[in-house]
Amino acid sequence: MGKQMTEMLKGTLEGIVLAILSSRPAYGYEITAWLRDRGFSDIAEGTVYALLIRLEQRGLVDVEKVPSEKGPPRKVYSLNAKGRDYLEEFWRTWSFLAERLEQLRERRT
Amino acid sequence: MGKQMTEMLKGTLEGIVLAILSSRPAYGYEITAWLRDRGFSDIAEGTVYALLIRLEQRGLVDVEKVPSEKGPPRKVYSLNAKGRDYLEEFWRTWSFLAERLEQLRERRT
DNA sequence: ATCGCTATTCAGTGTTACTATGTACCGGTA
DNA sequence: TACCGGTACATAGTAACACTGAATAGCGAT
Repeated sequence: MGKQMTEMLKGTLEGIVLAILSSRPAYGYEITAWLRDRGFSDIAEGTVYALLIRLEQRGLVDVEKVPSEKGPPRKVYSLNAKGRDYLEEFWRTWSFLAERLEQLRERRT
Repeated sequence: MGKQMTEMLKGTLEGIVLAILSSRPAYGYEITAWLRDRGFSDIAEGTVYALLIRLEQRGLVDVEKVPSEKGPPRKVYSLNAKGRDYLEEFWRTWSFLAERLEQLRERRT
């Protein structure tokens, strides 16, 4: 992962994970694999887990421990009402930023 | 400024400033004012100055000290060849991220 | 019994933007 | 003269976040 991407993910990775959880519950390992499939080649495992713990502590997600057929039990996270509100706010913030950047790229102002 | 925006700016503010400098040389105070005009309501002065110093140290911009009619001399920054390369890389990184996020927003995958 | 895959955790590090404050130059005004 | 507001830059300390690297643990297959 390039250093630019690493810095750019700060603040957005959180939104990405919330967006994933908004469609279905998921656990850390699964989310990491999903991200890697989509081209986020080197997202560190530890990163996603740490993020999930932060989300839990802030009360944006609910957690359930589910036994796995292969390996230790999974911690399955799901978005709750507060998390959904926060995700909407995230999209607003993202839209604002994305609009300004598109303007900058096109107009060369 | 919301906390979300603060975190999201990490990594992108640098690109924004480089993009501004790609169209014309500018100095810190001017850039801060420009950003505030565009809705980045509370960008702290210190933030932009610190960023410009980092850009200079990394050799992405050239600097020229220009006397001002009103106040202390301005440090006018302009993008050099290395900075232009870096800006292009920034746009590639940004595009990648923006595409994934748009997919997430629309498809609700 | 060892390897590989699944699955989570955590201490330590580097980078970034913010806060708060300080310095300094200038013109206008009381 | 003294002071204030606008211009212009700098910096020490803080918070937040993603990464690195390592550890722990369960399971199936060789």
